[in-house]
Amino acid sequence: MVTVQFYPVDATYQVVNGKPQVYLFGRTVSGEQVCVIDPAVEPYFYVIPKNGEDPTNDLLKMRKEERGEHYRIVRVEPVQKKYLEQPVHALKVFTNIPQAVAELKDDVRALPSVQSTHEADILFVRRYFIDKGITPFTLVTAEGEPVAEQLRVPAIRAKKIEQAGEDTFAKPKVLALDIETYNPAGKHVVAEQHPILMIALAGDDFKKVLTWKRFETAEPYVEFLPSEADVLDRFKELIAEYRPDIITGYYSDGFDLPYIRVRATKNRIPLDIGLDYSELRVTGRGNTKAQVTGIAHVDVLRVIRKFFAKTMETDIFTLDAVAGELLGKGKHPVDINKLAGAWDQNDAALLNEFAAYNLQDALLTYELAQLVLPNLIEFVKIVGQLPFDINRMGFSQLVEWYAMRQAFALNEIAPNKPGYQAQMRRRSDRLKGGLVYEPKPGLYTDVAVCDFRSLYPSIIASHNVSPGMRNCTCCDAPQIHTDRGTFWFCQKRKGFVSGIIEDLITRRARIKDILKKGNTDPLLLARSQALKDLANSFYGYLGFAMARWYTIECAESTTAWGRQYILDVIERARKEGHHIVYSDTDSVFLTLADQSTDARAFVERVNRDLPGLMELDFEGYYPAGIFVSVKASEAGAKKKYALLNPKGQLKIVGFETVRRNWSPIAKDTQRKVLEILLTERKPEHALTFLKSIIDDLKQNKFPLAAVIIHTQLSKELSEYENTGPHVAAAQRMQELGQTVGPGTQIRYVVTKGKGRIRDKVKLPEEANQDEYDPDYYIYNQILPGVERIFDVFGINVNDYFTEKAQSNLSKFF
DNA sequence: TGCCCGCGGGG
DNA sequence: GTGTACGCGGGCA
Repeated sequence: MVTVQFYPVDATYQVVNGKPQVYLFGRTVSGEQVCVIDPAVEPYFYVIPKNGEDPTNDLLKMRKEERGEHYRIVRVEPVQKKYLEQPVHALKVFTNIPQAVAELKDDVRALPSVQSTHEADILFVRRYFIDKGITPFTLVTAEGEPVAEQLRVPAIRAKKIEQAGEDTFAKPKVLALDIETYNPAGKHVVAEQHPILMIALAGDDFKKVLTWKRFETAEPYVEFLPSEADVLDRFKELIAEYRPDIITGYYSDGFDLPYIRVRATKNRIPLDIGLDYSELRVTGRGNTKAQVTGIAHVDVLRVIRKFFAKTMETDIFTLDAVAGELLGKGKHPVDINKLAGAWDQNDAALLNEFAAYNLQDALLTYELAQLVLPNLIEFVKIVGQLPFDINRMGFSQLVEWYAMRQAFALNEIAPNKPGYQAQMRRRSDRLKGGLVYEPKPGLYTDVAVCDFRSLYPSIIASHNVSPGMRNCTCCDAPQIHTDRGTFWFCQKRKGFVSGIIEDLITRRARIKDILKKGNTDPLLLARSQALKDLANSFYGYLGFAMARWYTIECAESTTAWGRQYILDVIERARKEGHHIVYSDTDSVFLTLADQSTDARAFVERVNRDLPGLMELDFEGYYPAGIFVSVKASEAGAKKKYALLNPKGQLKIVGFETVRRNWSPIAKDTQRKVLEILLTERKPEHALTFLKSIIDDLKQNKFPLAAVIIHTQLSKELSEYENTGPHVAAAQRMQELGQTVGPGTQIRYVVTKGKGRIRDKVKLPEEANQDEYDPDYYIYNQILPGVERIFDVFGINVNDYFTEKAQSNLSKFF
């Protein structure tokens, strides 16, 4: 008998001799990889019988045989559970193998004595982690005998296995990968046709670029192999030698690994990199996933989009942009479009550049992984599922699997996912959202901003908003009136959903206390963020059509209370003489009655009257803010404003500044105009600036780069029904012998002349600076971006800058 | 206003 | 794999 302490990293299950067993792959505390096999697992699901009936005997008779596989129910246990927070008598129905659950559940549901079946669609490994109370990436103790298995790591057959505390696997071995492929002239990538030219790997003190064309190089990391097939073989070998816990890439679910998968098949190379010698599996269409048994494949892009996107400046998520913002460095500067040519001509100097480029991508990915893994791992620990799954779950799934684990702990049976019909019905349920106050367009100074701390979670916790607590007959709880009716929630019992959220809020508060005392552990910070994200996602989950715990009345009550609380704040502020500038859902923007009043004191007074965990925060003073009107109307635009913070930074909300198909000059001008207005507060300065831009445009003073419009082709040229400007540009590229197709980047400028815009389109390399059309850029790019902003000051830029209105202009200046 | 389509990331 | 689980924004009617 041996004892191992290890951190589970990945898991799978197998049926051996008609019995299922779970394989947990991980690393021991002493740093060895290990597989712990747990045979003590029983597949099951729940049955709720019809009132007073007992289907047990019918259930035990049930069996099915298909494709040589026997499916049967082996045992039935009566259990006292809860369903939607009400006590229920249920049966726990055990089957011989996991597949039997799926095979038999429909027949079971069809029995006349059966009301419903539950939890019959929970993947076996996920069920395992929930029922055993084992958390991936967290220390587990197992006792058992070593056994010989066809695995890349030693195996132990467990007699006993249990969670050994909260100790986290903080230093997993990470291997980042990146590939370069052969792509003739900017064409959409086609894995079936074009080989992989290079594979880069980066790990801890490890870097390598594999390639199959020999060229002169001084770089020790470049390794030459005779063919693409040999590169793939060597790639497998290096993974086996490095023994990573995590393999990672940037968009490796959607590109690198699926591409490697196709090329390996093409070259007849088995990709048996799994720790059980199973092949790399690529599943899904459109949104593909790549999975390796025993190793956690983490797509860094997914982690960043899910957990970092909201707080990031960039709204494009290319490796270059993301690494630039998070690591302060970018990709190796070389034009990727030249790779195929360099490869064909065996251009050693360029190929060296591309090897460096390839390696740099892998290194950036490795460093990004180190940076973002704490956030992924904290979610793994909180939700209790595998990193591979957590990496690919959306927030609704994270909420749901967290709830599933809590349901098990609290003896609740999980509701079923809705069928197609129910989903459609739910989708048509319209939900009234947050209150948005229409701002009066204008430039405001000294704006105080207050917002509710986690408004919806705190409402749900404070009012016990939970599916089974609604309109109880036992107490006189506060009521909320909604378009769906009047609701209240029991004050005597704690609800399932509300209890979970209260727990999340209080856990986070404890962590924030520790952080406030000067602890800067990145895992704690990540944990606090994860708890907050999870709590904030619950409200959306309650109104999400696919959710098991979908309860529109709860979602409706939550927003109704939200509107009530924010309205209370607005009215109270008004009574105290403050002016309301704007409000959206959980925040209020106000200008104070007089400068000596303190917004903090106001916030404190509000807080004295708030129930439970609800709290209004003073967010800060902003020296200036601008609110604009809706197109062609006097009304203030909602969710569209710009603020200047005390540090002099601009916070721009809702302006379409960053659309890719805007020229740089249009984006820059809009931003600069807002900046001048907010910092100098003199519209005439902004107008002077605008005039200077327009004058310079008219004289073609800006370099061509400022007026290039970027866009992308989405389909084959022949499939376009209308020739838009970008299609005209693509046609020209084709005339010049370039291959264009779906995915091709199109860059063009609009030049002078009469007629349709598409007839005036030129490629940047064929246009001169003096050729671009000032009128197009003034009237189609610059003015639309600043029109609403100048409206605020009664300035109609179109009047000022159209030719017939030149007299107006001279009047102004 | 609502529906459909296609992108995103990658070379 | 106890499957068949994206989400948003632009373009168009």
